[in-house]
Amino acid sequence: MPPRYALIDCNNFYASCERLFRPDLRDRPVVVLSNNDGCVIARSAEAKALGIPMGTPYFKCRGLLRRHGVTVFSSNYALYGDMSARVMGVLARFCPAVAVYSIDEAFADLTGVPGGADAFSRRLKATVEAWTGIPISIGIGPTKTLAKLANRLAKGHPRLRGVFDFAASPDPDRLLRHTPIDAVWGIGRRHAARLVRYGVGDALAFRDMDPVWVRRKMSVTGLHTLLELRGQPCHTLADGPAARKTIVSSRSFGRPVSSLEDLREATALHMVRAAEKLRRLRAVAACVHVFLRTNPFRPGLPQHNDSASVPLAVATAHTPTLIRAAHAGLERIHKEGFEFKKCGIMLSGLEPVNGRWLSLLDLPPQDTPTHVPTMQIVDDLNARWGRDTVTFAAVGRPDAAWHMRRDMRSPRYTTAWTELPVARA
DNA sequence: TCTGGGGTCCTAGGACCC
DNA sequence: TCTGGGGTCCTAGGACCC
Repeated sequence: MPPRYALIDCNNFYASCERLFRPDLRDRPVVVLSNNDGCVIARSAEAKALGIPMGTPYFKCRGLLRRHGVTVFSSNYALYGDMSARVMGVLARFCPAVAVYSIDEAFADLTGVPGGADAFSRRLKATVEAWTGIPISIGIGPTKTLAKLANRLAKGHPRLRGVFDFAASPDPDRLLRHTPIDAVWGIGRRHAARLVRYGVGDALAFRDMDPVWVRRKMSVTGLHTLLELRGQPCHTLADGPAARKTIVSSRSFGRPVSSLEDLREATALHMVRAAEKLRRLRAVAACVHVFLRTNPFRPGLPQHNDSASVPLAVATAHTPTLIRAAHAGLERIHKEGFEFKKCGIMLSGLEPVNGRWLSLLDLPPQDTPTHVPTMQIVDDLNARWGRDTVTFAAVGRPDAAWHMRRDMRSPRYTTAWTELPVARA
């Protein structure tokens, strides 16, 4: 039996989350902005119909949004993350095998499900929607690439009611011919433009290209896409997110920053977040990277982009040690006289905490084993009483001017006791 | 005034070694 | 005059994904 992959994803996920606790916004245009209220990253169907493009800078479409009475939200990742976990929980409960692919998508292996993939998927869709309130679409195919393509069709044709099985089509070539090349999973803007120049404008034409040419010009990843369109699986379910190799934390500033003092605070805050994630993964990091950026949209201003890497003597998840390393790197790359727009840190050389190599001779004094319980206590307090109940002085004041803007954030309805929705009698 | 953030994989080319 | 060849490791840059 050929494999039956499903790609299950949430419709307009962030916008759908925002509407969950705002029934007054049902059937209304809603958009969600990126961090710092920078650009539009999610739109309800009604907002899409108004012609608001994905990724538009907010300041460029503010007038249009206001004219059409669009409700605008800053991003609320506490809410989206929690709703995502609920949706994924339902999928895990009913599907034989699931691989979470992103905050709003998962692949599942539906090979051999009782009653067939289509009927199973319709029941699954109804259950997710009833239990979480988040609408989803499901595409099914013999490969992940075709499941993605089927998902796109399920969304585009209301007649299909949100579920489509590519293998059920009497004329699959026609479906491929009507799929533009840049809508194929794995073909990005650059390759799409190039293929169009060669006269390859849709998925069918790409499928029938010479694999040798594709391998040479688009590397093995392009070849895999081609083969998957032919129904030959190159990606298995387990292929998804393997063991993480890096952790990044970075943000644009709410306003430009120049002083080393502010940059030290911002860097420390990024490191606090990254180290929390590191410990949640039960991992330690062997190397710290720091980077600084000026504003690329202001080429008239003096530009300075740089990064520094600081290897650690011993891989660790100890926040103060990691902050010290980041600050050492920062001092190497900071220069006076620039308006910085963004900074960030990256942790690399991740390894599981249990498999960790330890040399007693090389152990720096600040990384003695007694600090592991210290970090454990900090994490436990913050889990019990809320984020940043206990934090580090190096991060500075929470009201510092450089923090990101998010003036239109909705309440954290499902994750903060103080922000629960209130029902009136 | 105002343009997101976090990841992965692949390849080419240089450094280095024998 | 003349200046190997092959393997490995690392990094930067490109391309893609959400």
